[in-house]
Amino acid sequence: LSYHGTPLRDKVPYSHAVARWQPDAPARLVQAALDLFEEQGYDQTTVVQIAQRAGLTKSTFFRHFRDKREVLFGGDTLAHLLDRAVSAAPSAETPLEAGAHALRVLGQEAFTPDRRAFTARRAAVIAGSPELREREALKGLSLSGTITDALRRRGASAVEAELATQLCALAWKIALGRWIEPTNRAGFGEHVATALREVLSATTSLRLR
Amino acid sequence: LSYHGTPLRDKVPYSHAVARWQPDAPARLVQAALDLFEEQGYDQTTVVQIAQRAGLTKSTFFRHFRDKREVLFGGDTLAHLLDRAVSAAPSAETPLEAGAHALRVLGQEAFTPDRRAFTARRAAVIAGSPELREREALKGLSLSGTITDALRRRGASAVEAELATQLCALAWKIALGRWIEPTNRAGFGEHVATALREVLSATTSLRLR
Amino acid sequence: LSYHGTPLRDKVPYSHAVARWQPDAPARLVQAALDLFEEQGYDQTTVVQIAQRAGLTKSTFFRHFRDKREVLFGGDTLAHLLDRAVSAAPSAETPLEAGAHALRVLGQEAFTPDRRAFTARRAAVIAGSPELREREALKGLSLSGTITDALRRRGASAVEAELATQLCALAWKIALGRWIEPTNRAGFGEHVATALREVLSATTSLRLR
Amino acid sequence: LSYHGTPLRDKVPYSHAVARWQPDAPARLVQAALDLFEEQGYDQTTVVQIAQRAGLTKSTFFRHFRDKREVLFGGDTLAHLLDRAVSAAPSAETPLEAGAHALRVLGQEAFTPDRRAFTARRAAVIAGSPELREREALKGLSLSGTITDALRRRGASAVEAELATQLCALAWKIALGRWIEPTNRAGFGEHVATALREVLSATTSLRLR
DNA sequence: ACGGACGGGACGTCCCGTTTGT
DNA sequence: ACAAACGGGACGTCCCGTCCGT
Repeated sequence: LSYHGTPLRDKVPYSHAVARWQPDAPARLVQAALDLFEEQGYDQTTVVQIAQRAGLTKSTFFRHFRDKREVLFGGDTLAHLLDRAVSAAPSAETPLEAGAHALRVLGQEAFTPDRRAFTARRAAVIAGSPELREREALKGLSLSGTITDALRRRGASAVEAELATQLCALAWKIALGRWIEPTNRAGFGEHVATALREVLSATTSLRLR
Repeated sequence: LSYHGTPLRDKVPYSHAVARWQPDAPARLVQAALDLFEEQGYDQTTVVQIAQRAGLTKSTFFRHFRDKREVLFGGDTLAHLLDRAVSAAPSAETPLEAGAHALRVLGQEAFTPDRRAFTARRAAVIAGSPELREREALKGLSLSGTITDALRRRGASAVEAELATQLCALAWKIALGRWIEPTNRAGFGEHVATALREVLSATTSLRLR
Repeated sequence: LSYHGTPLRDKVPYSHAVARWQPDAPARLVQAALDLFEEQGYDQTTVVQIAQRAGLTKSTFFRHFRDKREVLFGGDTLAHLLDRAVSAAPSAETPLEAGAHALRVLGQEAFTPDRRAFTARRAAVIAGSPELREREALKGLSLSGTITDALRRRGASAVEAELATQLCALAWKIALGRWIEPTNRAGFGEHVATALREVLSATTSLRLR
Repeated sequence: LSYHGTPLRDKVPYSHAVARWQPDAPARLVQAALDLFEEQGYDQTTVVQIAQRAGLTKSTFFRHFRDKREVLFGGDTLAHLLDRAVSAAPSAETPLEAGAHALRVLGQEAFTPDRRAFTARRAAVIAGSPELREREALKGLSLSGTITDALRRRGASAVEAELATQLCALAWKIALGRWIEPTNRAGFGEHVATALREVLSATTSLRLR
C-alpha cells in the first residue's frame, strides 16, 4: 500500500490565494529527504541534513512529521481521501464497487501522472530499508481499517467489508506496481480497473475440495 | 566481490592443545549477527544483541571486529588467500592465467559447498543495507588491489595487471551470483571457469571505430 | 525596586467609546501569570498556560509583553510616572525633595492600597526565581537612570542627581518591604516618608577619618 | 529530608586500591553542578555546562544521573544505608529506637562534619527551585517508605512502623535544619538526639477532647 | 576473555520568542 | 485579537566504538 508523489498536502480551502509559505515547507522537506535517501541511504541521512537542504531547521521538520520515517508517508491524507470516497459512493453500489470507486478517486486525487516519478522513487527507497518497510506495512493496515470501517458504515456486514477491503488492497498493490513501472503508459485508474478484473476472475476459479 | 561462508577464520596453526576456551567466538558472533540481520534488519540490530545471542559481550565483539559492519566481512583472510595463490601460480602463466588460478583456489578454500548457504544469506543482507553495500565496495577495491600488486610482483606491466584483475573480478562476480542461486548445482570453481570463458569471448568482439 | 499591584496599565486617554473589546487583556494575563507562578513556580509555567487561563492566546501574550518575565514588570508605566513626577516638582525643591515628591506620587498612583496584596505576591514570586531577580535588578537600574536624568534636566549636577537617586532608591526599597508586610497598616507614602528620614539621619552620622 | 555532603558514593569494597577513575566522575559532576547552580541558578544551568566544568560529556552525566535534578540526590545510597541500619538494630529495640539508631548511623556515615558545608549549600539550592523541591519531597516519601518497610520486617505492626517513621522523619528534618546552621557546632547525631527528645516530649502533651 | 567508563552524535520532545497574515 | 509557521536550544534516550581495567 503506497501512495502519493509530490507532497500531496490536504488542499486547504482558503477563500482566495492559498497561504504563501505554508505548502512550501513540507513539500521541500519531502523533496530534500527523498533526494538524500537516494544519495546516501535512509539511515545515513540525518534529520538535520534534510532540514538544511530544505532551507529549514530540525524543529520545523518535526513540526510537520512525527518522525524521520513519516516524511515519506503523507500523514492522514490518503486515509481521509479514502474515507470520503467510500462514503460518497452511490448507496446502491456493492461494497466492492464502492471500494473500486474509491480507488478510482485515488487515481484522480493522489496518484496523478505528475506524481508518478516521485512515487516510483519513494517505493525504491522504502524497499531498501527495513525500518521503512515496517512503517509501510503499518500504514497499509491502517488504511485497510479505514476502508473497512467506511464500508461497514454503508451497511456492509463484517465479512463483506473485510473481503472487499482485501480485494481492493490487492488490486491497489498490483496496480501501483505496474503504474510505477517506467515502460507502462497507462494511468493509475486504468491499472486499478485491470487489476480488479484479474483479481475477481481469479476468485471465480477458487475451489475447496 | 563477496566471500566466505561460515566464518572462515584464518586457520591458526597451533601445534597442539588448540582451543582452550572455545576458539569459535568469532564464528558464533558471525552466525548470531547474520541471524539477527535477517530477522530485524541490519540497522535495527545492535551490537549488544549480537553479542548476547552469541553468549558473549560487546567488548568481545569489538575485539574481533573493527566495527559492526566488519562482522560480515572476514578480515584479511581472502586477501591473504588471493595474494598467496597468485604468487604461487607457475611463473610461466600469463597474468590472466594466474588470476584464474587464484579464483580456483578460492573455490577450494573459501567458497566451498558448505559455505554456499551462508554466502547466499550474507549477500541478501548486504544488498539490503546501503551501509553494508558501501563496505562491500571498499573491500572489493582492496581485493582488486591485492591481486594487481601480486601480479605486478610476478613481472606483469601495470596495464596487464590491471586488466587481468578487472576481468577476474568480473568473472568472480558473475560466478558468485550463479553459485548462490539455489537452482544451480555446480561448484564455485566451475562457475568461475565458465564465467571467465564468457568474459574472454566477449573481449574478442570488442571493436573501436 | 518593585512596583504596581493590579496591572496598572497606562491610562489610555480615549475620548469616548473606550474599551471596545475587553480592554483588560493585559490585566487578565498578569493575574493568570501570578496565580500560576505561585501554584507551580515560574519555570514550570508555560506561556501557553498563562494565555489559556486568561482566555487568550500565546500570540496575544507576546503582543503585550516582550517575554515571559515581563508579565511581572509593568512596562514603562513606572518610568513615565517617575519622570513626570520629578519634572513636575516645584522648581525650588532640591533634588532630594523632588525625588521624595516623586515617591509620594508613586504611593498615590501606583502603590495604592488595593495593589498591596498583589505587590506582595509578586515580590515573593520574584524572590523565588533567579531569572526574575535578574530582570528586577535591571529594571531597578533603568528606573534609577530615569530619575537621575529627570533630576539633571532640572539643573542638578551629576553628583547631586546620582546621590539623590540612590537615597530615594534605598528609601523606596525599605518602604516597599515594610508596606507589603501584612502586619503593617500604613500606606506606602507614610513608609516612604519614614524611610527617607531614617536614611537621611543615617547619613549625618557618616564620618571619614 | 535531605542528605549527603560530598558525593557519598557507595563504597565499592574492592580488594585493594579502589578503581582509578570510577569514583571520580560522579563526584566531580556533583561538585560542578552545585557550583553552577549557586552561580546561575538551577534553571539557567545546562547539563552540558555541568559536564564541561567537570571535564566530562553530557553522555557521562546521564550515565550517572537519571536526569538533571538527580545530581543533587544521591541515588539510593541513603536508602540502602537506612535499610541496613534499621535491620541491624538490636532486635530488642522498639521501632522508634531502631529508627533513632538508623538516624545515628546516618550521622556517622552520611552527615559527617566534612559534608556539612556541602549539605548546607545543597539545601539552599533546593529551596530556590520548585522543581528541586518537588524531587526532594518525592525522595523523602521514598525514604520514609524504606524505613517503614524495614521496621515491618522487624515485626512492627503497620501503625507502629508508620508512626515511628513519621517521628523519625520529623526529627531528621529538625536536626538537619539545625546542623547546617553555621552558628551551631554540634554534630548531626547530637542534633538528632535533641530533636527526638523534643518531638517525644511534644507527643506527651497531646490531648484529645 | 570479560566488564565497564567514556566520548560522540542522532533522534524526538518541549518550550520560548519572532514573524507573517487574517 | 487570533492563527500558524519558524528558529533556536535544552532535555533525555539510545547506540556505536574506544580505551582502560581485571
